[in-house]
Amino acid sequence: MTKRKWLSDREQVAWSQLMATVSLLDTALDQQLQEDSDISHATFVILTVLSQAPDRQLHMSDLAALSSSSQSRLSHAVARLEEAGWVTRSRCPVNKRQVHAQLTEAGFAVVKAAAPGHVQQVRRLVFDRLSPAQVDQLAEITRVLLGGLAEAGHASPLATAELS
Amino acid sequence: MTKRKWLSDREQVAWSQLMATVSLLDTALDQQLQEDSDISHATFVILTVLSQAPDRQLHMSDLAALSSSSQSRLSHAVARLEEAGWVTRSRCPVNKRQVHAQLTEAGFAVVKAAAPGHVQQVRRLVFDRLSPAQVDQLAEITRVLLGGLAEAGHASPLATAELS
DNA sequence: CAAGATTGAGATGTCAATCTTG
DNA sequence: CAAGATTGACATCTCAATCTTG
Repeated sequence: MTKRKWLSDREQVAWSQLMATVSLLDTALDQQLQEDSDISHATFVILTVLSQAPDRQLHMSDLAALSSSSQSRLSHAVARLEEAGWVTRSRCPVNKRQVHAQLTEAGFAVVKAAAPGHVQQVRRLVFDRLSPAQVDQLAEITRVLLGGLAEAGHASPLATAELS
Repeated sequence: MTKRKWLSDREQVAWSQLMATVSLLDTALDQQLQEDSDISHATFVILTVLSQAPDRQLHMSDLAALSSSSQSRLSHAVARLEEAGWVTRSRCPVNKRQVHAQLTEAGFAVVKAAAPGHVQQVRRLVFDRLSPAQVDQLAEITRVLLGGLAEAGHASPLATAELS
């Protein structure tokens, strides 16, 4: 036991529960996607973001930001996705420093097939359990936290809105 | 764009913000601990849980549950902590199938030194930004979700309370 | 055999160094 | 040199197989 109290009782409860929830939820989402579609949650996120972009393509750095990933991590991940034939990469003709990541038809088929099961899992584990008021509370809380994270130098496209 | 709507607008906002928040927050916590104390967040959690247990020791499976880790992951992690001299392992005399993980003095010193900076980071990024009402809302939301996760077979000691 | 825990191989993530283009 | 991205070395996690004890 620590002598001094760093967080109030309620804060401690909220914090430990949040950490546990996040950890278990992440595992649950990963398992469902792995079992039903044989892809990781990280892969699903990348493919989904790409599938929702205009022409299903994005610059690597935008894709990284939108999927909350570091550039390095994304680069490794996309290399694997390219290997699988789900994404192709090519230097941007306008600015040759940038690279376009383009979702292939095969890649799109994968997201399309995986999405329903994933959403069902999200519904079952999260939104079916929360009242409309709680959904709004959660949205507001995360909005505030994203703002704080952005201020602290941990950027988020969801906090600042636009992409280049 | 997906044709059919799987989540309502507000749900989608809450969901994408939650995913982004969790990801950025995790990175921020890891960085602070890594820079100031040269340990990962995962390591910090394990050492903290141990430091709060009676006699600063726990069976491996209890430690795994309390730190939201799989047994395998914990086993690898504790092996590294043992290497560092922060934890020792020994077969439980009562039931020789179980293993006691015991925090060493050196290990305790590490948590003690790392805790203030970590708590300050949690305060700065989370609780300083939320109203008391929001803290309660967050606690209630995560409590509900933990219950749902437990029902779905993703156990949590925080949902079911006691440890063996 | 079941429970508790560990192990090794392979997948994935991090960090620092590097490469290319503007 | 700065920006965008990649690479390689190394750390960590996952999954399945294994080991030990009851």
